[in-house]
Amino acid sequence: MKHSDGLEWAIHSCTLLAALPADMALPRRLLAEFFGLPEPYLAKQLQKLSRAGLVETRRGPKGGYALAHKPKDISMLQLVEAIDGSERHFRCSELRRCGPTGMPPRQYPKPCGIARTMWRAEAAWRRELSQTSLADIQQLGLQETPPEQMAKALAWFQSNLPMEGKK
Amino acid sequence: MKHSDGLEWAIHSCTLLAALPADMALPRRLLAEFFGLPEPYLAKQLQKLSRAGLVETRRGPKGGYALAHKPKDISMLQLVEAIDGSERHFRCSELRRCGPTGMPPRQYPKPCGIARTMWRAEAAWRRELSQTSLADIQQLGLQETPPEQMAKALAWFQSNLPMEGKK
DNA sequence: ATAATTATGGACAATAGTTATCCATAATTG
DNA sequence: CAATTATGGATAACTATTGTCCATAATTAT
Repeated sequence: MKHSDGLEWAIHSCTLLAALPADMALPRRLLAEFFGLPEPYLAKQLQKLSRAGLVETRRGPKGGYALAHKPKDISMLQLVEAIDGSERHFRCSELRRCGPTGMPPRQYPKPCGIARTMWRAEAAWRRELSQTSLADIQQLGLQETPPEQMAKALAWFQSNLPMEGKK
Repeated sequence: MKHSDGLEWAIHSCTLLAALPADMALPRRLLAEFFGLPEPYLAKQLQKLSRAGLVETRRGPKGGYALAHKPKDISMLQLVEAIDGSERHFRCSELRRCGPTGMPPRQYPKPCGIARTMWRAEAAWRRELSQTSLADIQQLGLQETPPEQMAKALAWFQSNLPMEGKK
C-alpha cells in the first residue's frame, strides 16, 4: 500500500513547470536532468499527465511540456489521480456473498458496511487533496527552497536552456 | 495503490469474531470455510492480527482465534495498520536535494511541502478510520445482513462448531 | 525540402510486492 | 499419549511497479 515513485516525480515536475514563463515549454531531458531522474520512465509519468489534460506538450525543437492550466486550477487530487488512477484503494469482493451462507446479489441492496466505511475515509483523503492546488505547493516551495539553491537553479537553467544558452 | 485483499478478509474475520460468545475461540479452518477463503493465507492475516495484539489465540483442541478487546475498543485504523502496516503511503525521496542544484540535507530544516501536503491528507484518512470501531461495523452488519443469511449462518455454525455439533 | 529536435506509444525486461501453499514445530486438551 | 490447533520459515506463482529501448509522428529552423 504505497504510492508510486512516479507520483512524486510528477508533482515535482509540475511544480517546476508552474514556475516557468507562460509561453515556455520544458523538454523532458532537462526535467529529468534537473531532478536526476531516469528520463524514459519520467516520460511515462508525463504522458499520463498529458492524457489527463494537466500538461500540454509540444513536439519538435523548442517543444516540451508546459502546464495546461494555471497552477491554482490544478489540484493535488488531479495530479494523484492522473498518475495513480482514480480507482478506490479498498476493493470490496463481496465476501458476505461467499461461503456456505452467502445469498444471491439481489439480497444486498447496499454496498457492505465495511466497504462504505473504508470509502468514507478515502473520501476524506480526497477532500484534503482537492483543497490544495499546485499554486499552494508552489508557494510552499518558494518559501522553503534555500536561497542558494534558487540561485544555483537559475544559473543551471540559463546555461542549459536550448535558447538562451546559445544566443 | 490498493489495499491488500488480506485486509478485507481480516476485517470480515474480526467482525465475525465480534459476534462470538466472549469465552469462545474460532479455529481458522472454520473461519476460512465460512468465507470461502484459502486457509493457509488467511492464517497469515490472522497472525498479523495476533502480533498486533488485536486477537488472542489459543492452541490445541477448543483453540482458535478470539478478539483480544471489546469490539468498541478496536478501531478500523488498528485493523488496517495491523494488516497493511503503518508506514505512510507517500514516501518523500527528497527530490529537492537531487540533481545538479541540490543542496546538503542541513539546508532543509522541514520536510518538503509536497510531502507535508500528502501526509495531511493521509492524516484525514486515518482520522476517519480511527473514529470507526469494530462495534460500529458490527452494528452495520447486523442491520444489513438478510435475515435468511442470519438463519443459515446460525445453522451452519451449529452443525460445524467442534463442540455443540457433537454434544 | 531537409535536418534536427522532441513527444508518443508499444514492446520488453528487471525488480519488488502480493498472494498462496506447505511443513516441521510447539502448545493445549482430553 | 493422541488429537487438535496456531506459529513461523521456506518457497513458488502471480501481479504490479519500475525501468529501458525503439520506430514513428510532429514541429521548427535552415
